[in-house]
Amino acid sequence: MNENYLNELNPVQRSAVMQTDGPVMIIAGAGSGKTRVLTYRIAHLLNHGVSAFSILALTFTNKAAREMKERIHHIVGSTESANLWMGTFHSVFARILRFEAEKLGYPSNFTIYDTDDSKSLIKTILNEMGLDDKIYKPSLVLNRISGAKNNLISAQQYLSMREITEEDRLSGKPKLGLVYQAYETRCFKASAMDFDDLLFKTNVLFKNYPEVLYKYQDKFRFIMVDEYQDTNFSQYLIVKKLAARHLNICVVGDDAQSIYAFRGANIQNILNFERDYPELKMFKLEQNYRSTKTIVEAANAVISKNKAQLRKVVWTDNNPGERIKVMLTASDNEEGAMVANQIFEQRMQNQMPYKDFAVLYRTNAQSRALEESLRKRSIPYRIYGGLSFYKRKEIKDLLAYFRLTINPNDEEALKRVINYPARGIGKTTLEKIIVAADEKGVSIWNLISALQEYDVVKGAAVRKIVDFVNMIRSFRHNLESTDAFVLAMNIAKSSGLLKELNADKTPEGISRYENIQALLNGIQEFVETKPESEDEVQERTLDVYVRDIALLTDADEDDEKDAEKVSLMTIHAAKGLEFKSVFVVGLEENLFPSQLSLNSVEELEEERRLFYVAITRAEKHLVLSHAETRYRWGQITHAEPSRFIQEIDQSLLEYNEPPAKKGFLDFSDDFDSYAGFKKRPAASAFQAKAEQSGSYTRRGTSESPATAAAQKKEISNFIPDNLNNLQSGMEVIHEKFGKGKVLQIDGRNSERKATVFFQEVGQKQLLLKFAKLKIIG
DNA sequence: CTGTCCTCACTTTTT
DNA sequence: GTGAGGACAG
Repeated sequence: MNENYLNELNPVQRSAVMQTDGPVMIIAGAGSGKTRVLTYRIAHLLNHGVSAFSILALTFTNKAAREMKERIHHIVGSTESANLWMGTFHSVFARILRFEAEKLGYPSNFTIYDTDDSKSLIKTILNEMGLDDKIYKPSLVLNRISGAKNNLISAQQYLSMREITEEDRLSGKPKLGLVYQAYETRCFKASAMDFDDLLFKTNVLFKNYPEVLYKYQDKFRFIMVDEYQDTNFSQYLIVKKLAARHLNICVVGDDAQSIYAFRGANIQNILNFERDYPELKMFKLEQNYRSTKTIVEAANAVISKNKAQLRKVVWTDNNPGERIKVMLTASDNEEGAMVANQIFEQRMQNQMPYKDFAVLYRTNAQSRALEESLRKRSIPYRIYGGLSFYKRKEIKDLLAYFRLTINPNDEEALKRVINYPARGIGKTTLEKIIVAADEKGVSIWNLISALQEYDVVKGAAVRKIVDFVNMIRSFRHNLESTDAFVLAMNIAKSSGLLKELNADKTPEGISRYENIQALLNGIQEFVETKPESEDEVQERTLDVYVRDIALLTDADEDDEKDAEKVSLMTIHAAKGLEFKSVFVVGLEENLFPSQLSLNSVEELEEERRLFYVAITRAEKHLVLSHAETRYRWGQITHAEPSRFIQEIDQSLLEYNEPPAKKGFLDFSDDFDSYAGFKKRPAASAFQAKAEQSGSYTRRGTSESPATAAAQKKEISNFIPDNLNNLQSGMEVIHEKFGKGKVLQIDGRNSERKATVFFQEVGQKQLLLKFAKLKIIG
């Protein structure tokens, strides 16, 4: 047997790979070859005669699973890897739930509600219960329900738990438990499960049907869980139960990279693991192969500020590399320009392809300014996350028709399309139907497909509803006999959706039409490909295609054609990835760390771990940037540098100059001034180069960016008295730009800005609250 | 019942 | 700056 692959591992990695029996915990620092260990471990099992069907590997994304399968396939050189049970918790247990659905009273083709569906259903329920959705904010209600489910608290239990109901009463939402109960009932009636149900119901299944649990315990002789630090209680319990028979359970995680506590992940699970399996073997992967010494040291310094952590020492043999650059820009737009400029330069200097670059941010909303700047410089990029393809309105509309065809009880799908394209079934009619269905205890579909029996709708609407029902019925009739593509195309046409979209010739309308085409093409592709594994369903029907689409995310898409692009994503989405050059942008108080995290130490520590994850994505080059002003909720806001920057040892950093030279609203295409850096406190080669090129001028004062920002803040909320009377035509003098003439005044109060033509530097826009203008005539 | 215009709330992070 | 939802007119 060829076991050469074992030589590619360091001693600890090798021991972890070869320790296949019994409980194993692998604490894997960032960049320590965790994925390598996991894949080799599975390959090792396969090489030793273990059947792929008896290995369960739970990963964090579908993409990670797919990549791992490929690598395993490469090592073992057989197609056996396709038979591994490998995927996210959600997709693996959705699959099991479909097998066992009838035990829970669900059909096997149940719908998976995504977050939008859930919220929409909650809104409907609030409406029916006469509750104010300003108090019972749907997203909040859903969070609460989700939290309950992740801790395995059913609606019934929720209502009977004193503490919880008391909590809700105190927060002014005493009916929350009832909403949860109604939500659960409605999901069941719609034959739908939400994301949390996939885990919750799996637990119910295993608890109420010991023989089913036994079956899967027997099947999965070897279980592996990646990113264990991000599992919640519900997931923890599933794993614990499944592993109870063979005890061959291996979890891999890094407490320093736990960033999903907000959705119920529990670092406690790592500690529980030690408690549950006292005889466990523990391996610590501490050598970092990914990043330069500088980056590793910076990351260690940051994470050491956290109180809650497991002891481990991440170290590296790699070169020190260059210092981490800290960039201050005047605005978010300039930050984008700086990033674009830096990418351009680094690429030229180091011969790096675009795919080596990533720009990471805290919130999706930050991507806009970055996109614009990259576009201006013609730098190709790809955005991960944000509005995924499957979340676009037109795609959701067509998918809703598919969903309704497969499962007509799907209430959310029905509400979405019953009057789209418009067919004269209005709001009043729909509301009547929904209320009546709820009263009679039947699904909406049951009611409208037997409309004569229920006397709720009169007049012209009856005919229209009957037509709609007949249309859906005709789709259903072809569900099993027709392949997915033919049926999908038929639905797109007969529903009128294609026609509706085609009629819209605006650029957005054309794009929507193209998206529909893309979806249909995807379905055709699906029909033409053979299923990979032996126990996968063989039919290529629409039912199979739509099955787990709610579980797909952007990150799961194949991106061969996107190979030569810069990646833009949230830090959360960057988890598990690595890039030669990384930009972490928006390092400002109230943004990163988020202002919502400042209430508790726990949340702040999670933000810090998030920063740790961001830093450790970088192999060679790392730039941290922050801006003095930033557009947020449509307004310019002032920003101070993030505390996280100060937590890095200053000797590892290299600062650029504060942006003193330019006006705050000057987004000119002159990128040159960003090329220069100044190291602090000592001079560097970088500085010499910058000074040579004369690309920046030193300010008279030697204040740090932080104090400069603080001073700015003091004056940020009012406009100096002498400028209140500023009018167009006046002559002014500016400390940097010299003499100029006011052309125009816009905005009001603190947002007032002047367009000024300066003799020396041309036209500039200046915010009056910042610009120190003197009126001279 | 449909379409348009206006207001307002929104920004964590994701399966 | 944006998207969803409400008010109002046709």
